[in-house]
Amino acid sequence: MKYPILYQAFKNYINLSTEAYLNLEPKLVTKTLDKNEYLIRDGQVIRHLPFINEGLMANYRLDENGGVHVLQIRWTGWWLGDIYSFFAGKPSSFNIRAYQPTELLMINHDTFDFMTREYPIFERYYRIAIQKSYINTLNQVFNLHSLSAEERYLELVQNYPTLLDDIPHYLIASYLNIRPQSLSRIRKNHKK
Amino acid sequence: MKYPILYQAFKNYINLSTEAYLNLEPKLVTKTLDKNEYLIRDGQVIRHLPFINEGLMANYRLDENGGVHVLQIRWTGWWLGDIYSFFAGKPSSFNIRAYQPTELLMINHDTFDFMTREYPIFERYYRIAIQKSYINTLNQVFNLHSLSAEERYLELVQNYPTLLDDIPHYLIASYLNIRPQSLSRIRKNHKK
DNA sequence: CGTCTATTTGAATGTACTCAAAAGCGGTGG
DNA sequence: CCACCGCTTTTGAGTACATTCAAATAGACG
Repeated sequence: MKYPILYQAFKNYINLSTEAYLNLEPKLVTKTLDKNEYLIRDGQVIRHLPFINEGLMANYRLDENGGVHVLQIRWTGWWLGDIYSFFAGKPSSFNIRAYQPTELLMINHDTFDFMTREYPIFERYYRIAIQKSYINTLNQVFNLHSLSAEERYLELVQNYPTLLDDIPHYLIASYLNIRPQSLSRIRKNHKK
Repeated sequence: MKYPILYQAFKNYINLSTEAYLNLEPKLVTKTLDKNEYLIRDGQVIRHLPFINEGLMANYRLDENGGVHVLQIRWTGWWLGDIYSFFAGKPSSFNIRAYQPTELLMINHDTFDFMTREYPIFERYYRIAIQKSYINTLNQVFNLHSLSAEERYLELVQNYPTLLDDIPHYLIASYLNIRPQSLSRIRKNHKK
């Protein structure tokens, strides 16, 4: 077993046989990204489902003025791709980028079809994994509705205290939907 | 075939046999809701996956001050429940309410298990349906990040021109994350 | 050490808010 | 049929949170 983190990710949601996992493993495509390297840029079609075996990534979209809007930040043990682009075969609207040196394990269409055909339990795995992302995103909407900029910041540092050490603050600011200047001022208020 | 809208919803995403559908149909639980009636209130566990066969519903969450935050508005042909509560068996944090007379077709746990066991293609259907909701919700986050109150309003009326006639404006305002007063002022600017 | 980028600080501004009250609308009963 | 009541929407005035613009400081990297 070469990738225990991925195996564990499956086991967290489904009862997967070792055999099924071991039949999948040789089909995985590995990819390493340097810090700041892109996995995809908007307009490209993503051909894989990327699992972060090690590292830190984020995606962002550009608005019509070219402004950057970070929507998701993910690290070791999570998936970060664009399931719309992958499943529809359409160009992605996201830029997806590593912000720390990253190793990905990627599943392409053939492998996805193989997995779900031979072991239908994988279909359930993806249903649950996507469901989890969906619930997270709904919480993100609720936070944007119900929390002030300062409260969103505090919620983030509460849940991910080390994140501010791992990626530039202006990306955190974008993720929180505030300006870097405001983030700086908020942080000033919270250290004494 | 009693519920062609539901049948079509399945067919939109998967290649479903008529037989599979017809075996499901008698197991559906129907429920009608009057205008303004609740399907569930927060704190309750939802025991079904509710499909809107006819009508209009929305969900909302309360913040710590009791403020209402509408997160989703759905009508005929869509699902609106709480998959977290349903699958985890935990109390929901949502209030889900009909805003027009509504007829629901509901799938309970036994039926869900039956469907996915006898016809594994249903597992794929739910993966795709949840994926769709997830993508919508990501777009919602992006809109909150990148659009002004006025732009969010315009985007909504563009996509759903009749919505303002179907539910109170203060719910639309909540969904857009603006105050009813602001919605009123925005609307004033856009009629002449 | 020097350059480039990120973060911080200051001052002025603006978008959407709160508070307050009036007007509009719909249903009910006299 | 009209009058009244409760709720929703509109309007007005003042306010606040986070913004923009601008510039200084700090930090990272070659």
